[in-house]
Amino acid sequence: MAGEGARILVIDDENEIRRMLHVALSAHGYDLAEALSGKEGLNQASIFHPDLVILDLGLQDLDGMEVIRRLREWSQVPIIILSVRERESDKIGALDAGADDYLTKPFSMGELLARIRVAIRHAAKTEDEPVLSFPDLTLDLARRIVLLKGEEIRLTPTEYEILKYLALHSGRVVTHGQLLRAVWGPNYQGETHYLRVYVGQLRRKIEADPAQPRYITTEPGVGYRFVTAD
Amino acid sequence: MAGEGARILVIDDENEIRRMLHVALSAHGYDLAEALSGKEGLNQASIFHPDLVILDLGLQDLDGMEVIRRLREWSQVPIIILSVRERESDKIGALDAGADDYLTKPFSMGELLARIRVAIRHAAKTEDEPVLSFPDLTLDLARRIVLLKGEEIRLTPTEYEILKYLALHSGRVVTHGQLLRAVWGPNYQGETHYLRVYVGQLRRKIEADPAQPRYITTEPGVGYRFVTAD
DNA sequence: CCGTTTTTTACGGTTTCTTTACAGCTTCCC
DNA sequence: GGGAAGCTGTAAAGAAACCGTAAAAAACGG
Repeated sequence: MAGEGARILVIDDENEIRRMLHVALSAHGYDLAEALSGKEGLNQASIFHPDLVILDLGLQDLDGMEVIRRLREWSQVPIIILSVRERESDKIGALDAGADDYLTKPFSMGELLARIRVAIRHAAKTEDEPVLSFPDLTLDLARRIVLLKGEEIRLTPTEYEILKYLALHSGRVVTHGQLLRAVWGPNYQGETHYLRVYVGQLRRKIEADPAQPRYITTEPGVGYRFVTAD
Repeated sequence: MAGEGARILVIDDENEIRRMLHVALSAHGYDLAEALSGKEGLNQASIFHPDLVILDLGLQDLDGMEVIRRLREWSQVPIIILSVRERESDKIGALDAGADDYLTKPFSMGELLARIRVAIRHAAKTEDEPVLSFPDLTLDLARRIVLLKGEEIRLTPTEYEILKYLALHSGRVVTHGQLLRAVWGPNYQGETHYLRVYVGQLRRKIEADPAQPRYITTEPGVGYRFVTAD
C-alpha cells in the first residue's frame, strides 16, 4: 500500500513510549526520527522533513500547544497528539491549533497505526502520478498526454492504450495475446490483425521513419517490443 | 473563518442523537441534511453534496462499514464515525475502509465540533486556492462567481459544478465517468449524453468560438480537458 | 402560476473501429 | 531454385460509435 516507508517524527520525552513506538513503527516499515524535547522536535522537523509528526503534549521545555503553533507557521505536516490529558478543552485547543488527531494515553497501538494510515493517506493525496520518459518521447499517464520531442500528439483511445501498455513493459517482449487482452479484453485473443493495423498507425505518429521503427519493434511470430535505448 | 456554512450530512437512526446534532450544528452555522438509514444516506450524499458526513456505524438496513465503502467508491468527502462500539478492530476497520475519524458514544459535543473543524480544514486544503485564475477566465469558488474578461457570467448549478471540476483538474483529462460521478453522483455513469448537452451550454457561455473551444477541449472516446495554456 | 433548470428526444457530421484487400518478406519443404 | 504457406505492413472502404446542436418535454422552486 502507499505510505510504505513514510517518514515519521516522534516528539516525546518519555523513554518508554518512545521505545514502544520505535519498535512498532519500525516493524511497519516507517522511517523514524526521534526528539526528546519540543525545541529539538521543531529542529528535527525542519531537517528530517517528516510525512507525519507524533507529538506528546506534556513536554518539559515547551508547551505542546506551542510546538503545534510553531510547526504550523511553516509546515502542513499532519500532527497526531498523544497525551495523558483527557480534558475536553485540551483536545479542542490542540485540534484548533492545527493538530490533526488526538489520542489519550494509554492508547492501543493498533488504533494509533490506523490513525497514522489515515493521516498519511490525507497527505498522500497531493502526490502526483507517474510519467514515463524516453528519449524524445514522454507519456504523462495522469494527464493522458503524449509528447514527441516536446510537442503533444493526438492518439485515439486504442492507440493510447497500446502505447501505454508497451511503454509500461518497455524492454520486454509483449506477446500478441497479452496486448489484445490488455486493450480489447479477453475475447479478442485471435485478432492479431488489429495489432498490425494499430501498430502501423502508431508508428506513423511517433516514429521518424515508420519503416525502420525505433520505439516499437516487431518480434516476428511473438509480438512487439518497446525499446528504451538503441 | 473558512468552513462557515459547510454542508454536513448526518446519517443516524437514533432520533435523540440526530436532534442533538441538529441543534448544535445548526447553531454553529452549518447547513444540514439528515438521513435515517444507510441507503437514504448514500442517496442524500449524491444529491446534497455534503462537505462532511457524520455516520453512525449501527444502522438498521446497511452495515456502517458498507456505507463507508460505497461512499468511497465515488466520493472523497470526509467521514466522521460515531459509534457505541469501542472495540479496537471496529475502529481500525472503519478507518482503513476510508473513514477519517472515529468517536465512541457518549462523546462530548465540544470535541466533535473540534474534529469537524479539523475534517473541514482538511477538505478545504484540497481546494486551497479559493480563486482559480486563467487567462480571461476566473472562478471564485468561495463566492461561486465566474468572471469572463472581468465580467460576471451566470451559470446554472450543474454548469458551475462541471466547470469547477474541470478547472480544479486543469491540464488533466477528466473521463466521462469521473465527471458524471462528481456532478450527478454514482448512479449516472452511463449518461454521457448529459455531458454533451452541458459542455455545449458551457462552451456557448465561456468560449469565444464554441466550435473551436479554447478552454474545454474534447478527448474523443475518453472525456474532456480544461486546458491552461494553448 | 411562471420562469428557470434539468432531462429527454432527434438528427447530421465526424471520428474511430472493424473489416477487407493486397503486396512484400521470410521460412520451410519439395 | 521454386513455390506455397504464413506472417507482416499499408491502404482504404464500410460500419459503428461518438460528438455537437437544437429544441421539446418534464421537473423544480418560489
